Amino acid sequence: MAGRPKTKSETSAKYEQRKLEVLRAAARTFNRLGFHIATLDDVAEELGVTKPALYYYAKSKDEILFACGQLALDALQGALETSGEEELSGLDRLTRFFRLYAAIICEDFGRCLVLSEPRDLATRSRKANVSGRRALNLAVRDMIRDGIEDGSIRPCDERVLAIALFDAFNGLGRWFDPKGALELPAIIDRYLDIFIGGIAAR
Amino acid sequence: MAGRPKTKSETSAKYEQRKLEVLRAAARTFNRLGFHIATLDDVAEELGVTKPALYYYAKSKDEILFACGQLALDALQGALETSGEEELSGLDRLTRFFRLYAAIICEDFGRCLVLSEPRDLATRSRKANVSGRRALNLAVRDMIRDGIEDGSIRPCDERVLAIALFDAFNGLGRWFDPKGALELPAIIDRYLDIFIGGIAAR
DNA sequence: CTTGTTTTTTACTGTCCAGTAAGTAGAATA
DNA sequence: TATTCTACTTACTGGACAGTAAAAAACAAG
Repeated sequence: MAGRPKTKSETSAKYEQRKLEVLRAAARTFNRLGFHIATLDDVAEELGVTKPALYYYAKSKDEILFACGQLALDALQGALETSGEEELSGLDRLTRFFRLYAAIICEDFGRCLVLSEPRDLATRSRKANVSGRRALNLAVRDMIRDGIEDGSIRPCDERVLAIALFDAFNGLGRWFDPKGALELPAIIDRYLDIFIGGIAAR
Repeated sequence: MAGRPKTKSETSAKYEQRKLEVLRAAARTFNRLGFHIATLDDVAEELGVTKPALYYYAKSKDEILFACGQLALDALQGALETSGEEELSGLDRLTRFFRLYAAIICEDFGRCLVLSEPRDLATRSRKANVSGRRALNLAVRDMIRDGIEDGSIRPCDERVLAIALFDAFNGLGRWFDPKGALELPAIIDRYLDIFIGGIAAR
């Protein structure tokens, strides 16, 4: 009947695919208008359907926002594993990670993650979201600590550095425009250059 | 009658003082709950009055948000003038400015400025707000350019550096907690240290 | 082509909240 | 002590929007 409960464990691939389209339309709409200003009618319009159709794939606006953020967090978790694999210095791993981070954050779901605040979510979703964010933060702190130990990173307060990096790169998700003058890789290079080398002349 | 139009040019000092209390209560409430989630009833409660009392001092929620941001922008404009006065290197002026910037951004109105997005404002207010922000951005770019010319700052893309600095320091307004482990001046020192010296070991 | 299932529609409800109308307690002024 | 302004209050309105109910398409499968 409702199609959603679907106790038949394997929800069809088609359903999952369509759900992803729904979430992407939602993310784009939230990013364009802001989560609170965007209505589900706006989201539906972006996708070319009417509002109630969305409720076939999610049961609240909150759940949609959460799912979008979760997709981004999953991608970032993947980036974390990718950058940690090889035997690199802490600084190199940090650099690799933030390259991937920047790329993800400039995609639909990544932007949605950084543009939304945990407090926009209901209690349950919020907890999961915050713990995902915290995991990333801790992993980055670890990289920094490793880098300080292996001598690739100048001794510093790893909490503060981690936050500064995240805040600076998150900003990218706010203002980066694919149609702007600078290509994303060029911007990333400059960001990393600023952080790695510092701004003071030698 | 309405008390507000007050064609008698000089609005009483008492009125202006109370208006500031209203705006401060609004800023604190917006910062605590988020602008869209916070209702004017919440703001009124924070101040210990009822909602319509607020309309004695402002004619819309939008105007309140705008006024809060404007107070912060005025303070920041002042900081800009303060840091530009003396004959210092570009790097020193930049450093001085971001010290002041951080302090302002961690106050009620400053936090309100960075936590609110221009798109939350109505067209007219938004234009004024954006132009205020842009003026700051341009002034900082100038400092950077001066610093590069006078040899205190390593050559770099001044637009990108300005954005990275603003984004990183704006983050401060989001997470800084006066009751946290680190005092604000200590955090500012570490931020500046990271940016000035870079994170790579020598 | 008929029966069942998936997907989406039209039409509606309930609530929340910005903003308004009208009146009132208290202070200042005459 | 009447009058006028200031600074609010109580009581309300209108519209927007998340979410629901029920029916209708669209699509399969026998």
